[in-house]
This record gives sequence, structure tokens and C-alpha cells, in this order.
Amino acid sequence: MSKVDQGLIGDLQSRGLVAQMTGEGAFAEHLAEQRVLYCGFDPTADSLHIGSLVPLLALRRFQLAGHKPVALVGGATGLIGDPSFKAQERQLNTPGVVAAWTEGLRQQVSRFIDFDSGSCSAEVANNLDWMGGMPVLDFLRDVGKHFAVNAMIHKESVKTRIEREGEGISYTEFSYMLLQSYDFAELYKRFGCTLQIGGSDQWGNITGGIDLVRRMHRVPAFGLTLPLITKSDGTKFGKTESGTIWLDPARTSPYAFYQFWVNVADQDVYRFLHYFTFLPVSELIEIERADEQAQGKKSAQAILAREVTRLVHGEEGVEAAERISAALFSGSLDKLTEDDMEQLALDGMPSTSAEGAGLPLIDALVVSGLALTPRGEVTQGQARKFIRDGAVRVNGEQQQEDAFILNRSSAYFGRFHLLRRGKKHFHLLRWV
RNA sequence: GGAGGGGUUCCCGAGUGGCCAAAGGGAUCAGACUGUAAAUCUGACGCGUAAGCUUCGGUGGUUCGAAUCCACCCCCCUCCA
Repeated sequence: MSKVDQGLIGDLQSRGLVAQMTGEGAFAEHLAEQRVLYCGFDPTADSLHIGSLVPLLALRRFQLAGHKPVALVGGATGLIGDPSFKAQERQLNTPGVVAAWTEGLRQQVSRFIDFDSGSCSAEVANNLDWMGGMPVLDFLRDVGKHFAVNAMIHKESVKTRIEREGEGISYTEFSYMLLQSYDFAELYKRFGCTLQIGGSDQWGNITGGIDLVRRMHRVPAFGLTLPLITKSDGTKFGKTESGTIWLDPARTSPYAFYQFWVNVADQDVYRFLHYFTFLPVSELIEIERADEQAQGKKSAQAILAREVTRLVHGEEGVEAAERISAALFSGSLDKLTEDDMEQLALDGMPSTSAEGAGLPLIDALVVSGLALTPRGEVTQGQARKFIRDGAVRVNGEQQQEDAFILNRSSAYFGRFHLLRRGKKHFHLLRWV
């Protein structure tokens, strides 16, 4: 019925989004018709972080191309723990915790795919629905029988654990692959799902599922993995000094999220535009070309930040983030209205409240956490150093007097002091 | 079980009785330059305004004085059985 975009695989490839896929020719042929695909997300925290963004957007890419996506939340698999490429056995979480996290993921995941799109309408499934009540004996007879341990222990994903002395792998985690494989088979039964996508670390689990689908249902199934996102400087993608970048706005504010993308290195930004946006490749090439011509500031980071923030936090998120960013980094703080100030805290600027008539600047830097030492501690001595170094600005004015005292009278609207340490660390002090 | 080597401030790594809060490098943070970049240069880098206080696997001891010497304990690595 609905038209299927034949250029999908080509587009994914030109974006560098294909790490591995099963039998290219047959796969492309398979996608000539509308298909059902899935990707699983295990609850390892109460929110996804940007590491899950690539697969999430990939589901959407398939949907936009005319296929039907199923987002699987791992209410069952999350109870076990995926050993793939993990160095150590994982600590099990309680069923209650996993259930709560699963529900959180269900909602997050739902924002990225369209549930009202005819035959392409998305589905969300929870594997606890079919695993939760399954008798062990049934599982061992119906599923386990299809797996050869000999083959399983040769999978690259568990190799380190099998070979490593002292660290080993429990039977529990070793079984993970069977659960994920069974998910694929079950989703075939429920939705006719014939394609699984996932991160490149999932290849072993995906091929396991493909085999199981073939054995249990005698139909061909396919798999595609997405690349691990790397940074040119070798550090881990998705982390900053202040920690993981989460998709949950309560954990990482839209402003902080936006800033993360603005700060992506030049060497990575064009690649990331391919990975994290839906802008057509031709347009991305155009952006890169324009940036090469222009001297000075690149436009790519701003485009990346705007696009990704919009995908995750919507248009309001982008507006809030851009409003704050513009005010803070243009230096024109006096353009901010009292309402804007009020809004800053709501929009994600870290803030603390102050009482009384005045507060020494040193103390303000300490309570705000701005006086952070390179080792990660907050000390008065560090506050003094920052002030002497000229790293501290109060309401936009550099302040090098370490005995300086903040008064209500010098506050914006008698209520706010905007503290800045270094180039990009801000804090709002609210007088109450 | 036997024989050796080692555990130093975030990491690597000097230091073998006072001159050691502890060389050097990395990481980190700040300043300058810039584009809220990279590279580069400068500074900081246990806590404290300071006096001073707390550090060199752990616990005791020797000494006016220990990261450095002694005893015991814990952990890691290599070789042999």
C-alpha cells in the first residue's frame, strides 16, 4: 500500500550508519517491500542517554522510508544483563527497579517514532510480556535446543569473558543471547518482524536471533548494525566533565544538551551531522563546503545542536537553549528581562538561592559549586585562585577582588546574580 | 609451596634518613590568542588567607627527624614446582 523508499540502504551507507549487515543483495531485495523491523533497548538506568540515539533515529529512518518499526523495551532482558563485550559480570537489579526503568524507557522511546502512520505505525513491546511467564522447561526444550554451545562460546562478544581467568561469565549472562534471539522469533510471530537493528556490539546477538527465526519459523531474517560512535580525540562519546548526556530533560537540561552539541569538535561535527540528523546528505555536504569557505566560526555545530535538540526536546527545548546561550555568550546580559532571569533556572541553568543581606563572593563560588578544583573538589582556596586569575565574572563584570561581597543592591532586579567561571560555566544566584 | 620484583599525590613515573607536599610527563582547570574550536604560550594543580594541617598499601617501631630504616600484615606481577 504505502510506498517504500528504495534508497534507504544507500542513504544509510552514505551517512556511515552501516557497520554490518546480512547478505547485501538479498537484504536490499527484502526491503523492496514494506517490512517490520525492531530494535531493543534494555533498562540499565531510568533514562536512555545519547548513546541510544543512533539506533532510535535509525528506527525512525526506516519508518520514514515506509517500514514499520517496533521498539522493544527489555523488561525481561534487563533482568539478566547483556554480557556482550563487557569486561565483568554485571550486578543484577531488582525486578521492581527494572520494571520502573522499563516504563521510563517505554515513554522515552515513544517520542521518536510515529504511532499514527497507517501501515507504518510504530509499536512498542516489552519482552517481559512473553518471557515473564515462560516455564523453564519449555524454554530449554523449545529455544535452548536450537543453540549449540560450541558456537556460542566462539562469539567474539563473549570471548573476553570466556578466556579471561578470574573474571568468567555466569550461566545467567551466557543465556542472554538466547533471550534476545527468542525476542526476534516472538516478534516475527506477533508482527511479522524480519529485521533487527542495533549497535555493532549486538551483532552476535542479532545473528543468533536470525538463526532462531529461521529454525523456528522457516523464514529468512535479516540484521543490520550501526557503528559505534567515536570521537577523533579518542575519548568516549557522550560524556562530559559533568557526566553522561541523558535524554531525560530532568537529568540533562535542554540547555546542557544543546551545549554538548555546540561543543563538538570540528573534526567530528560533519560526521555527527550525518549520524544524528535527518538533513539530506546533499545538504550536509553543502554545509561543510560553506564552512570551508568562510573563515571564522563554523555553522555546523549550531546546526547540529539545533537539529538534535529539536529531535529530543522539541521546538521549545531549542528555543530555551538558544535563548540562554545567546544571552550568556554574547555578553549582553542586561538585555535579559526579569522574566528571562526567572526562566533561566527553569530552562536548565544551575542555580542556588541566597538569604540575608550579602554573601562573600568566595562563599558564593563554593555553594554554587563553581569553585571546582581540577581534582573535582570544591574549595575556598580554588575560589580565591579563580578570582585572582580573572576567571570570575559577576553579572558580566570581571571581579578580581577576592574579598568582594555580593549584595542585593548589586543584583539584577534586586534578585539575581549571574556568576560565571571560565568561559562556559554559569550559575544563577537567587536572593530570596 | 619455593625464588625474585613491586605497591608514591587523578594516571604514568622519579625519589632510598632532613634541602620532600614530594622531580618529570600526561590528564585536568584557569589566563592569553580564537570560533563557547584546534594548535600554541603562560599559570595553577593535597587542604587552609595564614600559622599550620593531612599525604607516599596497612599497622606498629627505630630516630631530634622517615616516602625513605626495622617488624608484622594486605595486595599485585614474574619465574620455578
